[in-house]
Amino acid sequence: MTKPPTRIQKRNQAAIMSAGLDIFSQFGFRGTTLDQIADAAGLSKPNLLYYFPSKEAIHTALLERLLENWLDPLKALNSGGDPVQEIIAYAHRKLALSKDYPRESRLFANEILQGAPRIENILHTDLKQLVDEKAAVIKGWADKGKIAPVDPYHLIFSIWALTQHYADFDVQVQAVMPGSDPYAGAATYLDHVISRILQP
Amino acid sequence: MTKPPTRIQKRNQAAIMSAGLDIFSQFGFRGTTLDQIADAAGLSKPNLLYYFPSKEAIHTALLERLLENWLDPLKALNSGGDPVQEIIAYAHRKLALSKDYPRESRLFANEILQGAPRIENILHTDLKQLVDEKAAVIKGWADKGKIAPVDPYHLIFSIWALTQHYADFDVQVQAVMPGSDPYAGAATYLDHVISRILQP
Amino acid sequence: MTKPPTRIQKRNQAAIMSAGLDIFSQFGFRGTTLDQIADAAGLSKPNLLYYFPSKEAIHTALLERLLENWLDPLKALNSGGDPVQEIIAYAHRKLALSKDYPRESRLFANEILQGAPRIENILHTDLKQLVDEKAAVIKGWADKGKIAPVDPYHLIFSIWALTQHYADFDVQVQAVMPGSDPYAGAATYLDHVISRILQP
Amino acid sequence: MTKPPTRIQKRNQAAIMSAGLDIFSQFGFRGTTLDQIADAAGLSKPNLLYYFPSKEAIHTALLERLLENWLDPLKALNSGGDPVQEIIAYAHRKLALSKDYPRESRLFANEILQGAPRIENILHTDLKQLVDEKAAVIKGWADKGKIAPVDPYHLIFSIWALTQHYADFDVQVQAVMPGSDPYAGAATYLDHVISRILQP
DNA sequence: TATGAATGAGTTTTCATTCAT
DNA sequence: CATGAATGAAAACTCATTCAT
Repeated sequence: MTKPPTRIQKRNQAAIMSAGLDIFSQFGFRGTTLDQIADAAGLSKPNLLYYFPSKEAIHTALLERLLENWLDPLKALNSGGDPVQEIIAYAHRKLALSKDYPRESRLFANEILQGAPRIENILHTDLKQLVDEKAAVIKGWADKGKIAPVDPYHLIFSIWALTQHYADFDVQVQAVMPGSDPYAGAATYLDHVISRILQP
Repeated sequence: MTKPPTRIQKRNQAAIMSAGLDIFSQFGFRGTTLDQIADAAGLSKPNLLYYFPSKEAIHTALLERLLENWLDPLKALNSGGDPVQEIIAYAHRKLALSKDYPRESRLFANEILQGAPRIENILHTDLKQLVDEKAAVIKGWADKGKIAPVDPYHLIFSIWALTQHYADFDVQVQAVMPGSDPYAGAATYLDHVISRILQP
Repeated sequence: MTKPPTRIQKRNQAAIMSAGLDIFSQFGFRGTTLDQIADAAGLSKPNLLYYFPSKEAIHTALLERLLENWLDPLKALNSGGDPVQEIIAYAHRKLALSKDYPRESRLFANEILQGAPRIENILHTDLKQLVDEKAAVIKGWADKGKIAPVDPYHLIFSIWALTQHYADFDVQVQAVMPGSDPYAGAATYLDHVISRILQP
Repeated sequence: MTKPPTRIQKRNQAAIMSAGLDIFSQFGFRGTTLDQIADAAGLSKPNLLYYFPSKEAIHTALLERLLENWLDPLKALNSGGDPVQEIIAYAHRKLALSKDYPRESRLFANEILQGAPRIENILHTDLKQLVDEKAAVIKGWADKGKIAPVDPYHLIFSIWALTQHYADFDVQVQAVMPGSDPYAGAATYLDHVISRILQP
């Protein structure tokens, strides 16, 4: 009985998601007002609530969409591939995520900063399980001497930190390196860093 | 005629600062209410406003106190010291800041995520100037072949990212590595990373 | 040029009336929403307003339909009949109204509780006139010694109270006598009560 | 640690309770607005919410206070007393309640009409238990031939109906008997009715 | 007829701040 | 110093009604 969304529905839902992403990623859940989102989406507040039943619903939808792809770069780490190449490729996929979806990264950062009330259980289940699995792969590589004997958890943390920093702390990066696209330099630097870390 | 603060004044101001730090660092400026701070400080709301004229004032005081020491680790980078040792020592000072002052780190992260409305000019002046200066030092070391020829700006960013991550994304780190103190492992890993990055 | 209502029109108008009766009788005018009525009637809100121009219109239509028959039991009180039999028969007609049209009874009760804003004038005209007339009849019977010398107004009130109670306070009756049909016992009891009251 | 209420607190809480009783008893829960209550209490809306945390809380407080005394008249029915006198006295206590607390009676009526969502469980526990107990007493009297063999449950319902009617349907009573105090006549009539009903 | 889309006017509640004591 | 009392402005959400198709 659920009808397919019409064109207008699609357009407005997309506008709300984009506007919500803009505002939520900047001000966090409680710091965001429906007025801001409605303004940014070009809709009246009641009309906005015609498409999403509540502020919470918009935020939840955004977090869910975010989480659909958030772990993909790590999932794609292939235990059968060349260790160094695999990890470098992973770091680049993660950096691309920061470059192409910086608002999503900041939304995630906001959620974590606030204690992750809405995704706590995902962190403890899906995320932990995936990291454990991939950490085991990396540890296997290290045990075989294919990469340097680093702690695989901290290696993964470092890739998260190094790549997400460019999205989350964008304002600071821009202040220090005004007018430049930092992602080109970041990619080169990342290559250097990861390969050096891993060199057996 | 301004009288020196009494013991009670000092105690209450400190309580407010600590409570404000707790809440602001978690929920951001707009997501924080005076009620929360007053509760956490064990004061009534009007009494709280007796010590600070407004919500903004508490936040400002916290940011100012934060900025007093925030750049110290980088300032201490000594152009006359051993390049690798200096940079590693800097990274360790920064990591210690994350460990000892995680709330301050999150307050800073919140401010940056929100577009740094209150410290934008500091980023463009003090911070940029300091980074430019230290980047020049590092570049000098690289030009002389004392360290690997890395982009000094991205090197500094990476040290920020690697160290602040443990404070800012603490919830996520705890979810992935439950029950452990991640800072010990982080220090070891950091040694490895920085020394590898810099090896000429 | 006004066309006669089609089958669909009739069906939908009836559905709206029934749904409106359900909700209005439970929540009162202001406590009822068009959404509730539209849901219960299986129509969309705009379609509902195609049949009735406003919420008020539905409520008015219901009250009007209610009032068409509300006074019939009393009107049928025949001054030429046997006094006791006439009054007992009246009470039974009233009890049947409660049993067969409990929602209408509750709609009326709601209206009265709210100060009867919409039917105040009917109370003061039609109702008062009818009650005065029938009270005179009853008084005549009492004066002639055909029934006990009771105040005819309070007698009429008591018949209203005794019979409407089973519809209006249904929830309470069901709570006290769970699982039973109270109307059978009520009828027997009513016979006893009215005949005892009236015995000369 | 709970402090005793100050004079202002007492005054304002009482004003809110009285104003809430006025409005809730007339319009029901959903039909009542805080604006109405605040106006009637002579307070601003936020100040009203300073004393009661929500609209629901005011309503709950009123219902609770109501229920404190609502069952007292029936509780006082003494199995050791003279049957007819006891039941007549009970009816008079109940009528006095209607006379002295008509708004409370209408609040209760509203709650029942709406399906008793907030006191349903009290109806099924406290009320049912009390009625069962007193019905047993009355049945004992009937079995011994001290009163007529009436159904004790319907007897109790009839006393409720006969007495509450004057409070709940006050507008209608006033319309039919304008300018009079109906309670005097009601008391006389009630004497007549109950004694006749019970005559063995 | 029917419905998806839209909204102005409310309604409940929150919150930073002020006032009086 | 401290707090109970009070409030204007705003925020989240509701709802009867209108519009366009």
